[in-house]
Amino acid sequence: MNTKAANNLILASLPQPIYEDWERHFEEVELLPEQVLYAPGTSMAFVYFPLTAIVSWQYLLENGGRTEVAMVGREGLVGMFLLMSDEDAPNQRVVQTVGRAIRIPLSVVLSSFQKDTEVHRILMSCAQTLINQLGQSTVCHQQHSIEQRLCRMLLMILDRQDSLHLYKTHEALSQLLGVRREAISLAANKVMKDGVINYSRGFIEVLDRPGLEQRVCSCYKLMRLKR
Amino acid sequence: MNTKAANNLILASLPQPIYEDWERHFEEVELLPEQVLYAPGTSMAFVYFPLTAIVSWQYLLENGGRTEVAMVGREGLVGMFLLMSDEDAPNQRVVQTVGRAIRIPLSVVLSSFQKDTEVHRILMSCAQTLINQLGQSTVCHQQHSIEQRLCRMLLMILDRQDSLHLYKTHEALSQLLGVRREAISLAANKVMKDGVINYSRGFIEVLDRPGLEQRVCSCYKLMRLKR
DNA sequence: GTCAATATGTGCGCTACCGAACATAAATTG
DNA sequence: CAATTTATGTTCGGTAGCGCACATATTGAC
Repeated sequence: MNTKAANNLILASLPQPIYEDWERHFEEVELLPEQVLYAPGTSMAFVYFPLTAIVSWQYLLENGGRTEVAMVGREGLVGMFLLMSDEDAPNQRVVQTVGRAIRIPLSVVLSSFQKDTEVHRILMSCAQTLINQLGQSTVCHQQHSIEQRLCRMLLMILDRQDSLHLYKTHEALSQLLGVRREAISLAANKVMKDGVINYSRGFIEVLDRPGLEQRVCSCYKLMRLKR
Repeated sequence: MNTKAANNLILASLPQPIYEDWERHFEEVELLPEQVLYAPGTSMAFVYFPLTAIVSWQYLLENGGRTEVAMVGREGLVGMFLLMSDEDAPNQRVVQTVGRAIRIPLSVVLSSFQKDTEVHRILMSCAQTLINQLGQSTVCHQQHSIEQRLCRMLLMILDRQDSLHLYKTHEALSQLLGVRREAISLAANKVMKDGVINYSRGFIEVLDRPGLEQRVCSCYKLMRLKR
């Protein structure tokens, strides 16, 4: 199969000829934490296909905080909105978890997207997934407790990596959920006391994944990747 | 210009030949309140272009309530997700404000969407607008008061109709915002006492639109239709 | 080893919103 | 016109999360 990039589900599912066409433009890059791939008012020349990195789609809040409304890892691509229209979006794409990604010039992807039915189908399905994530985010933010949302966040990250270890401070998590750092400390402590996770100074270890799944709200499975 | 359907901005901006092609399939329908155009697990054979109706994209909550995450009126179309993929979505499209719409068989629109560059561009831009609305919804639900969100809802409805009169009970509004009916009564009463709106038993009259715009959160202008 | 920076724990008062119960008033039905 | 339904007002106790202040603990720099 499409070996080199098989870790990215989109690249892995491309028709062979398209893959070969794109492959000539592959550039594997390391995405650094907090690196901004796209911000309002800027242009973006590449589409990113995460291999191990996770990129977050986030909005800036009036109080200076941020909130993640969707997350993209190896199951998708970053830059979907570039393919859809050339309009500016009032939100940004920030690297949430360090890792590698393959980037391809926008023009290459755009061209296939417009010409090839199968590529179009694949990418549209990916956009659909994103849209579902966005909608469910709204519901989740309004309805569920910080503890539930924290568990959802952890599970969604686990689904996009191979390890059970996360490198995230409470501060970082609070920015993703759009809440106070103290609120995360409280929730995380509760979950740790039950032996589900363990953490210390930015290093989180998931000890009991089923325990997490028991605590999470139903949004998790509704936002889940189908595989 | 494309006269008959000029009230729908998408139809009005179609290239002439496409418009003429679609026109043969036009069917003007009256959309009734609470009518469900799409629900999970069902299929949908038409794409709807609202003329005066407003359709809401809503999620069902665990407690039996609902929440609107996006709204589509004469600026857009209902059924975008059908064009994007054939996957099921865990949410529904419900008529929020009675009115007319033009419906066209899915196959007709889909065919143009796939073959015509300009149609593709127009519809993708429309999807982009929808995505922005969804993302901003998340922020708004989490950050802003019920009063602010109520004002936003009223303004967004006004933007999609010609009159300053709304037919909505507090109960109906509470379902759109995903909050309690009492909370709406409280917020609405406050806004009415300041002379910005007037209401009685399901009939709301906007007396002072600038007053509304003053009370609304910044999400309003970020979700605003560009014209 | 000392000092500073960073990460986490804890307490406190405050507010927005919830859920429920109930009151009132207008419209609709008979 | 009486009875019922529907829409809105009001109160009350409870709770989740906020903003702030400050304590503590671990790490890294020099």
